[in-house]
Amino acid sequence: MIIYVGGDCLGNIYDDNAKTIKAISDPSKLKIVDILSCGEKCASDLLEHFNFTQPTLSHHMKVLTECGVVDVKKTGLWNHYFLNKENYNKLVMFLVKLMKNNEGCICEVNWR
Amino acid sequence: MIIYVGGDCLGNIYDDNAKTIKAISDPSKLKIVDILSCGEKCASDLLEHFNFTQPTLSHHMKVLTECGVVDVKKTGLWNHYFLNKENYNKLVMFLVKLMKNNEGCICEVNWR
DNA sequence: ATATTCAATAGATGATTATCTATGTGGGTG
DNA sequence: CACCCACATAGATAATCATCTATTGAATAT
Repeated sequence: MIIYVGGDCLGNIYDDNAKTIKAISDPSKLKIVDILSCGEKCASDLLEHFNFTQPTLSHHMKVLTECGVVDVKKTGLWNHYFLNKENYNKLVMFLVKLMKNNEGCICEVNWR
Repeated sequence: MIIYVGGDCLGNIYDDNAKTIKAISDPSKLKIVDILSCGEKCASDLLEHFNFTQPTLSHHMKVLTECGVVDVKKTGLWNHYFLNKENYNKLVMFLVKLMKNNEGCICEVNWR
């Protein structure tokens, strides 16, 4: 649907979602999401599935948590990561709505 | 679902989809998709909605067409762009499947 | 044919990204 | 207390990306 109609007041809808989409737009982060789809994992477990180093994973997880796709529980030494399915679904719903040729503007639709 | 299980033979599933996701991972390209959701537009019409220059739009459209999200009909001087809804839906379905905690591997599921 | 119009290409630049090595921090354990 | 262990941070680098100006190419109109 046309979201941009309605002026710049809502321009950051594009920005916000672009940030999240960018966060998952490389193969490694897609794989992280894929692994987490089966349940919580700590960083060390995640790292076993990749060829990159621990700081690189740390960086990826920071990006994924900052955009809200992944959450973390810190218990003692371990970080337990898991998908934030609500936010992930919001992203998917954004993409679905974006393509739908609805009439009207985002202002008039119940949006997120 | 865990897609990576099954070995490197399918590793490019991440790569292919990451490429498409990256293609739409900036605000301008999301807005282009949004505009095209209401129907075909030629490049000049699209350009009116943005502050960047014609070569920049040309570059964006190249990226969007190369990844299959947008198609183009060239008639005379004009390029008429429109969403490739089938490919767009494939992308959305990929994201949906990625999150679902199905058992099994991509090899055993009817995939694209 | 010459000018006009729409789009693509070339080449440059600044910003962002993915990755590394090296080091720091802070919670457990012996 | 001294040492591991899991993770974060700092700083560097090479690659990619979004954007620009300038130019070229190609189809149409006069």
